[in-house]
Amino acid sequence: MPPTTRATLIEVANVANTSKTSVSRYFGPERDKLSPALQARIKQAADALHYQPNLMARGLKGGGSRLLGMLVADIRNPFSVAIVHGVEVAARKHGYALIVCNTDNDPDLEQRHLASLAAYQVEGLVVNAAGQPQQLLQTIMRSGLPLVLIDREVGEISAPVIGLDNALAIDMALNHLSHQGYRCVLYVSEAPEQASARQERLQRFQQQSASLGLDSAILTSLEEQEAIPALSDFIQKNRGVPCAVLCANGNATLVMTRCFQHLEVAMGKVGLIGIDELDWCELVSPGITTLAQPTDAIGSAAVTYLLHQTLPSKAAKEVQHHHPPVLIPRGSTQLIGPSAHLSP
Amino acid sequence: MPPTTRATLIEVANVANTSKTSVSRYFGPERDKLSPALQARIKQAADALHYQPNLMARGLKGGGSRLLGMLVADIRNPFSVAIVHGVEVAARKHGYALIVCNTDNDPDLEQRHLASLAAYQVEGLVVNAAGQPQQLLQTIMRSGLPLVLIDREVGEISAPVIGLDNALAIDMALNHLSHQGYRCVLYVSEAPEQASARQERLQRFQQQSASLGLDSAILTSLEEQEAIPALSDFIQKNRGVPCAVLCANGNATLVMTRCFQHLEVAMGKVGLIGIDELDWCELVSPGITTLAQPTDAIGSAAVTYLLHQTLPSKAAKEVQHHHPPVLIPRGSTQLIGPSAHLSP
DNA sequence: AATCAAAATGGGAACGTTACCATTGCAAAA
DNA sequence: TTTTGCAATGGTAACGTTCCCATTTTGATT
Repeated sequence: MPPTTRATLIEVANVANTSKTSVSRYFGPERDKLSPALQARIKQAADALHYQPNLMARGLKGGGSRLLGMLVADIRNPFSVAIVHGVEVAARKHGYALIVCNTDNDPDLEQRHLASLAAYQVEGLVVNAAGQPQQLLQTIMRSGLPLVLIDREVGEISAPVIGLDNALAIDMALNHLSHQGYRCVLYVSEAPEQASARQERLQRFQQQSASLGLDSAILTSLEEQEAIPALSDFIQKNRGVPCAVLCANGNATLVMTRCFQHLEVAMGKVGLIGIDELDWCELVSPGITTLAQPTDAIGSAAVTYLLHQTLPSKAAKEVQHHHPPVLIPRGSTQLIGPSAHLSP
Repeated sequence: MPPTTRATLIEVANVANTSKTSVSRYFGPERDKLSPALQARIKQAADALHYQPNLMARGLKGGGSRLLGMLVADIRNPFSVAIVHGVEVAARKHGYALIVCNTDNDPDLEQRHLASLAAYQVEGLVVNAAGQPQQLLQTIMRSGLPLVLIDREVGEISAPVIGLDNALAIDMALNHLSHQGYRCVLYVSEAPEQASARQERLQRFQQQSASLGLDSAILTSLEEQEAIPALSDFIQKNRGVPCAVLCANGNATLVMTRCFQHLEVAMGKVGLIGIDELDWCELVSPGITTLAQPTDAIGSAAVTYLLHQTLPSKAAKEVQHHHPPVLIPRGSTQLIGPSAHLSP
């Protein structure tokens, strides 16, 4: 049986009858400085011993840890998961592994995780923040660790924010609704003070619904006690006009779906469109129209930015920060029945 | 501004006017061997310098990397995410961080990830396998790296499998259905050859449905072309008898939900119960009854096992391998309407 | 053939930590 | 007093790698 201990660089060097430096070169970026003969010898020895470079040792000496860290506010949120997936794929493509820390929306945990990631010498940090750990992030940035925020700004932190093109998303939603014949729109969002993305969306909605000549209303609470009467009122007030609801994120879509069911409002007759694609959206009949976030693109952009940050190249400047959503039209924005002014 | 470089043990020692050994002790498990005075001095110095031990260096010297690795077949699968969450929480509780690798069901990626996790010197490995990377896992086990499998066995690997108590889950489902008045059950599962958990569930179903005196049928394909006629036939054949469908996992539940909608079968009138709780299950009216897997308990058990494995204690033997599900009853198993044999 | 530059290789020293052993101080036992 | 023993501390050598610089080999130029 093979010894329980892992082979080291030196052992490979001995077997290959060369020096550790050469073996190190073979596994690093300078492989082609080695003669073909030596390369062959080393390869053979390494294979025979099942050699795997020890990344801890490499990380120690300055070769970098080849680790990226990611902080996620709520790993059970499908949007977060999708982003994690995107980041992980992109990281791997660049030869990096990813340590994912879930903060369960706990600012205290957030702090501890951040510290621990730093202790692991991660070479970059992707943060999808729950709280506003400004101070800690400030410290981290100052320490020279590349940092990217996903989806939302954190206080005055001057790190780039990568995420959805919020203005475009709102525009696409309103255009779609308008094109489908809806004439007044209720905008539903969680409290917008908390997150910059929410603010951007809300602001754009106010601006664009006006300029498209749509009647509009706004609801910024997802409590069912408030949401149900709000939806009911909205429909009452605009009786005779085709109405639609625009949900600012997956949570809002979920709550509104419940409200529709509770009030027995037919989807489509009253339109429903949401930002964020969730797997149940096509299940709730007749299917809920969504704007899917391009999470893989966002993850990839985040990683690209981080890695080009270390050696400051122009590539960092070329990373796209605002990514366009994808419209997935379904039955919930199919204006049906005798209500539209287009019918009979 | 503070220097961009992180403080080291030696710098702390200098500031505290002591030796690195003492500082090392302070941050290790031997803190109480230090006099209160020295402890205070070190604490002060460390705070002032924002000292954080470098885990790479610690890992190198033999103190262990304090890293756990996890291999996930499909990170976008909500069950996997829930497990990841459970493992992460448990790992943190023990002072470990978690590197999550998603294999996207790609056996090749699986191999590379496994190698890379080994390179990071993880101290334990949690595997939710997609393929059957027996050979690699065999090698890894032989190398002495503690290993736990989640949910399904991998070939002949002698690592413990931690997951749902499949027999109990089937029993609970059948008891619930039977108690609600259903008298015949269609069992829906993906191809059971692939995974041991599926086999266990199927086998128990066959056994228990018989012993409860329930009529039964089995469908082991999730292709809609097959599933729709299968469901339709099942209902036809048992006309007049209260029928129910038992889905072996979340995927099956999803497909069956579509079939119900496609055939316009009323949920409840025909029962529907699924293993795995998904967030849309309460949304599809009248709500789908599920058996939720105790994912946090499973994750926690996995970590406990791994960590007690290194120093072989009896605690490892006490880790629970089969965890009971939680029944979440909803409308889909509420036998209603004029169909039952109780009605006119 | 002699010279020189370039390419290929090798030998140490670092990286930040912990493990091991040596030293110190000081109170209790002889 | 002299020893003994233990607690508290410090120094040095690893750990497995990469980096820097020295050395050897090669091949082209005079």
